[in-house]
Amino acid sequence: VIEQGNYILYHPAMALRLRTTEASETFSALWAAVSRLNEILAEEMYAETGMSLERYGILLRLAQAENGAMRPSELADCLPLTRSGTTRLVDRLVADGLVERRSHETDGRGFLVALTTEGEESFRKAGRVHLRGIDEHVGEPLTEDEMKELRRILRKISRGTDDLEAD
Amino acid sequence: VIEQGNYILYHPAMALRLRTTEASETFSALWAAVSRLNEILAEEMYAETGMSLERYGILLRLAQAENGAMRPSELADCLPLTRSGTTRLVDRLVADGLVERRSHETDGRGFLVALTTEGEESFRKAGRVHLRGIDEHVGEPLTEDEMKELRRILRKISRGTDDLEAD
DNA sequence: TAAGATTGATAGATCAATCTTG
DNA sequence: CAAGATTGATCTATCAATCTTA
Repeated sequence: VIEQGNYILYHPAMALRLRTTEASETFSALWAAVSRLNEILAEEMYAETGMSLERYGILLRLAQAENGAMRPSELADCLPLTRSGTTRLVDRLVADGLVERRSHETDGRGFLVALTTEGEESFRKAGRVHLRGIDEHVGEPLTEDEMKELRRILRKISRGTDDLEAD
Repeated sequence: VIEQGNYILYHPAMALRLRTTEASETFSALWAAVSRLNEILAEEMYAETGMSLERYGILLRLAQAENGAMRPSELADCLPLTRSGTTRLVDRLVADGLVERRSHETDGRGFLVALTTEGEESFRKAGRVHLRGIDEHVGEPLTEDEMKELRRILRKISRGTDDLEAD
């Protein structure tokens, strides 16, 4: 979790054999750009809504859910969070009035987590802030062709990290 | 901190005015690719060295330092960490034998943090793993031209988020 | 027994307050 | 007093163990 600068370098005093390569410079640039972008978007989000970008991401997931509700375990699967972490997260969201636990109709073992009206409103407001920030910091500096080209290149990387190695 | 998928979407049930845009799709792709890449590199690092990618990043910063040593506050400034967080981090690194505190020659208020021999060795080993992973997951899927083009596009984004707004 | 969810103990971060030295 | 570093209280995550229901 380095914020800026090179990730790999040649350091004479340590007689490192490690050198910067085309790939490592590319990775550094990728890392630095995304870290910085995220930092800016998080600052804007906090300044205008009092909400963290992480929390916005959670509300987004709930908003995306099929019937506006998810099982806690589903939420855990789509967030970088364990199940126990999710339990406590939901506790906090409930305490803040953004989310409610609904009993599950057919399976008594668990619940459904759903946005409250207040949660939906917070999400909508935050979404506008986030979208505006992205348009400003990604859309404005780039042309449409550059965005397309960027996505094309990123897809090649993503294919390379996909675990489609089965078979 | 969303791992995959779209960041912004149109959700009929909530009558959201938020829509995916060229920029938001690009941001999603960027976010997803970097998250996934990081996840893979962290797994490989942990499997082969038992070290977390975060810790590798910290050792890297120390290795980069001018005389192989930094003040804790300098370390805090180049890591996403507060000063108090740094104090505790250094405590742990010292306990693990990777780092040592040296008294500062001219300024008795503080110390210098430096890699131990063991720390240097761990760093070197981890660096090889990291560099190999980057070559495999970034270098291999892309051509040299694609890497150059990617860096060119990222620079445009970074310029857009740089706070060069002063004047 | 397996699956969903929660809880207790612990790790690592933050902020605000404090100690030490310049 | 200002700056470097640390500490205490608190927050939020993890893992392993546990409770409840299918």
